[in-house]
Amino acid sequence: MTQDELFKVLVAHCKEYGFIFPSSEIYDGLAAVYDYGQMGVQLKNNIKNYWWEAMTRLNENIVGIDSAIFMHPRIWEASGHVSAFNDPLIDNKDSKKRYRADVLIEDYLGKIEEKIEKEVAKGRKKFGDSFNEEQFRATNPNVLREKAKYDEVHNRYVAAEKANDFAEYRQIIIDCGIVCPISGTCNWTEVRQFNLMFSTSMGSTAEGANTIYLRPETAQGIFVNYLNVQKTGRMKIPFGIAQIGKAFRNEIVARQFIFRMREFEQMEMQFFIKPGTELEWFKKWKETRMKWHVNLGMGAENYRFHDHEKLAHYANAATDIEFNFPFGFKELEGIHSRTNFDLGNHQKFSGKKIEYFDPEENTSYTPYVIETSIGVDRMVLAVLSHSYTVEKLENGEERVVMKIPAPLAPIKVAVMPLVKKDGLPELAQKVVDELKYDFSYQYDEKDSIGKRYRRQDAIGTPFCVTVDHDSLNDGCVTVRDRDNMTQERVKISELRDMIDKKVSLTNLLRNL
RNA sequence: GCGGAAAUAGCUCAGUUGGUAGAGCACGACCUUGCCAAGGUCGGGGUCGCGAGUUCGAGUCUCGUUUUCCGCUCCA
Repeated sequence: MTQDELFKVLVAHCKEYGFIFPSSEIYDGLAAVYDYGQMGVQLKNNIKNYWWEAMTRLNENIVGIDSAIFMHPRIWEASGHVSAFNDPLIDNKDSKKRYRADVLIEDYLGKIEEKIEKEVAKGRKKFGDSFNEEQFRATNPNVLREKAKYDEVHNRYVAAEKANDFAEYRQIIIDCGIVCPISGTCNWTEVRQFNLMFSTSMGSTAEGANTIYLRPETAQGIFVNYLNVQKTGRMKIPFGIAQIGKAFRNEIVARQFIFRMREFEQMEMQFFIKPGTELEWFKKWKETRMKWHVNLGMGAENYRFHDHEKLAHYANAATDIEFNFPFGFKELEGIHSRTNFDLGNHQKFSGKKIEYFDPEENTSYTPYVIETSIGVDRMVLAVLSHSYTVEKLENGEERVVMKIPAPLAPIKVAVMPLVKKDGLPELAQKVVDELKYDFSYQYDEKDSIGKRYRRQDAIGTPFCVTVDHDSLNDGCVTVRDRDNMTQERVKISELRDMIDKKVSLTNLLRNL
């Protein structure tokens, strides 16, 4: 089976066994929106708990919050999302490729700059020690010609950007003879704008209504609460604020199942630090976050760092933790050194002083921030795609088993009477009563025992407990292990501890 | 959004030159059985993605539309 086919089979499996459904399916679905089913939601909650406890319980200087999705519209101006999330896009009609119009122009300007630098380098080589760079730049005809071209285009570009004049973007592209790298032609469509933020209006009358955005990231909810948390929690730098919540992005193309959705969930932690210490903390959080992932036991070789060369508008260092998805290594978590970009801008836009008074050094500063940001849905997909296993059995048959890390499994234990008579269902019910306060469970008495085992394999239940005739006399049951199908006799009274050892979140956290 | 492919039962699919919808698995009840997807009997479930058009008649032909998958862009 190719990776591509495997991915399709996985998507089908997720639907068939109640992990993930397409949204609004009976109305033909809604593009790139998915619902979590009865199994999926438990898996997702377990992932969120693992993250939440690892952040807020294991670090005494990290606390959690839950901020609203609706926020003051000015926040998105301060964060840069109003401008940065408005991409002017243009298509080449011949190659059918799509580009960002501003990037095309910037690349063109970059090339002119390169040319100028080449001329300067030539001059330096030619004149040696007597080279006067300033004078050379002011007099060399080649440099002057390129510089004039650069200035003209640059001025038009800046003006167009300021005025949001997309027709001018297109005109610049055509005037400069910028061609599509694929087709080599200048056959461009109109420039169209895509706003990546969803908006709605707040206020009951149309005249008095404000346009507000659905947050495109949870981070800003943390930044605008920085002062509240720092003061009420008596937090001392360095400290962190963690949050799990929904975010919304109106992606031009949202695809690949739950990898890229328009409504998604993030787990973000913003760690506030003293300026100048950011690279040290950046390194520390890279290691800490990687450890959190590898601790799940899905194979260290399936993760890797990918450092960004091109940095976002708010960052001075950035890396991704990538996971080996069925469609290749792709970003699962981002770790960014955001400097004081966010707090500084909120200070500017809100007019409120956002500073930290450092009692040890007797100085005030706007803290720097290291952000760790992980997509919950991507994490779910990572677990699901890694867990999906097709095994060939000795009898030649196949078994589909979800080898979900036991502490994350939606159902921890299945309890089943070997037969539906002779008092076995009643005893099985007693076993359920013994376990139900500690573990999510399923009770199943239908069909043959083998079939029931397979059903549990398909949803990744780590343990199946079978009650048979001997159980009535010796108080023992058979515990069957999901991963290797081995069986073991265990006293009913010892069942709880035995299961807990493998499925408990506590033990997982202890290994961190 | 643009280009390509697809949509029939919960799932996988069949359905002939256009003639009123089928299989296997799954699901429910009962009987038989009892440690890795057993057998039997009976049963539920589809206006063939949706909407027009051509036709005496459309799952089948034409057009539109929606959704999904594959490429282009962005990101958690």
